[in-house]
Amino acid sequence: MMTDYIRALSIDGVIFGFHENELKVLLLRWKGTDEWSLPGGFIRMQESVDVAAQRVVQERTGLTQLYLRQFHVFGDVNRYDQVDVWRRAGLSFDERDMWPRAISIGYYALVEYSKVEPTPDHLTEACAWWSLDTLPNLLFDHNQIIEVALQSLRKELNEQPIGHLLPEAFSIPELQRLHETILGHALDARNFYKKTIASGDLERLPERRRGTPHKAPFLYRFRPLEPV
Amino acid sequence: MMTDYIRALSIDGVIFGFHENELKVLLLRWKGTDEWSLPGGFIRMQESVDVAAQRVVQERTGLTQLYLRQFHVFGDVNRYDQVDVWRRAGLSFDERDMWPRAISIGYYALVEYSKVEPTPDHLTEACAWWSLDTLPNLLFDHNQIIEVALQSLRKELNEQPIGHLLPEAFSIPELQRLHETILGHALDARNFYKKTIASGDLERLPERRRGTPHKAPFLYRFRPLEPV
DNA sequence: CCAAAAGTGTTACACCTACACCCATGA
DNA sequence: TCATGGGTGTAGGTGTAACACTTTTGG
Repeated sequence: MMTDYIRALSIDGVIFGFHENELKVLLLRWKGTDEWSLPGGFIRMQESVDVAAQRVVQERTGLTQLYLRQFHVFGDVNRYDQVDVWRRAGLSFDERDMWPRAISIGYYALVEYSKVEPTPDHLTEACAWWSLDTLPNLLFDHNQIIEVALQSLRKELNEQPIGHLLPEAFSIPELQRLHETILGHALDARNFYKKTIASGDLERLPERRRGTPHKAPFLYRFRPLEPV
Repeated sequence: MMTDYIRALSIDGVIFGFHENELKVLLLRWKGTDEWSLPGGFIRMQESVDVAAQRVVQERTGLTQLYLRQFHVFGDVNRYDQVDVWRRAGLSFDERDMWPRAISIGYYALVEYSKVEPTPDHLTEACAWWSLDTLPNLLFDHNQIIEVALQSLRKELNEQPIGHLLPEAFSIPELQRLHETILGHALDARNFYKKTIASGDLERLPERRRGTPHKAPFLYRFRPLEPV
């Protein structure tokens, strides 16, 4: 029931994935249109905001155990041209009244691309990965939201190595390519080695990656958090 | 009219001031009680969230031209013991229904202590500065909100010098004492000089501060932002 | 054996830290 | 003249940035 949800306030989820050296976001195509938007949802009356964000991302990806960060609230009165968006999204005049005002809490999620099963919701008929470099003109102000999410992610990346977009076991050069993609510029391999190893967050696994036509790299994983 | 406001969602404002080498927050005492809380408010239907935060702070301080930062959304289902808070705040059972669910967007403001005219709102009968070191047990989860605000402020301080808690003209040692108070530990005066001057954010004014029983310090102000 | 990627060490520079003395002022 | 706080330079350490060669592997 719609009345079980807090209205006016919603969650928008920027779900980041990493595939073929490209940063991706998961988008939804609205029924009967060629228009795409971020996944989102409302907050249940008896549901914490963080839990609602988990639910939104979980329903689109099938994943539990999410790496989620609240990064910004978007609350401008004129966040986008509502008339234009209603038309593009294929919504009738009645449905329009559902959004007298839209305030969104932005969360970004870092997920492992290959484990995601993209799933549309009841308003949409497709769920797919899009490369950040070739995004279409999205509904609402979702292009801007993605931009702010990316800036927040870059800021976080400068503070600590982040590997949640990779499989559990990965090589240092793979982690480096991830960081380069997020930051948008090349990094020096030797310095990247020293820095990530020195961070103490990684531990080397006994096996190396086999099957590449070149020197077999060591595999690492993020050290499990110390129990407190 | 209450119906002009978005309910369930509210603003909580952590208004920081600096006086006699102590960091202060502006608090409100609820009518007929000895209970204090942060200033807060709802968001009007035709009002941006940032503007609502400005309004909240402006109404309590009389200040325009605010330095305001959105720092976190507090949205847990059980943010605090509601029954306990209703009793302490002196609210009757009927009023209780006004808050079936409370989600707060936290903003902090940095204001010039001496320019503030503390003003209570319609639920409260006193508005006063409290030192961060001697806060009482506040209503709601406001002690935790202040703690998160302080952490965010410290993080911001490590990225750039902040002087909005001081008068426009100030000496470097005054700025240093402000930073020491916020960070909670002493700083080296020589290093602080070099760092703040090197940041390029300050410009030295022609006059020095007079009237102290000691060497007259140079006065500085934050360089006005370059027009883009 | 060859192409391609993995892996490594050294130097230079920037930034932060630690530290001590002289200067200016009002009382 | 003195007590107090303002104002400054230098040296060492740490971390980041720049840079080239050897090693390993599958094909």
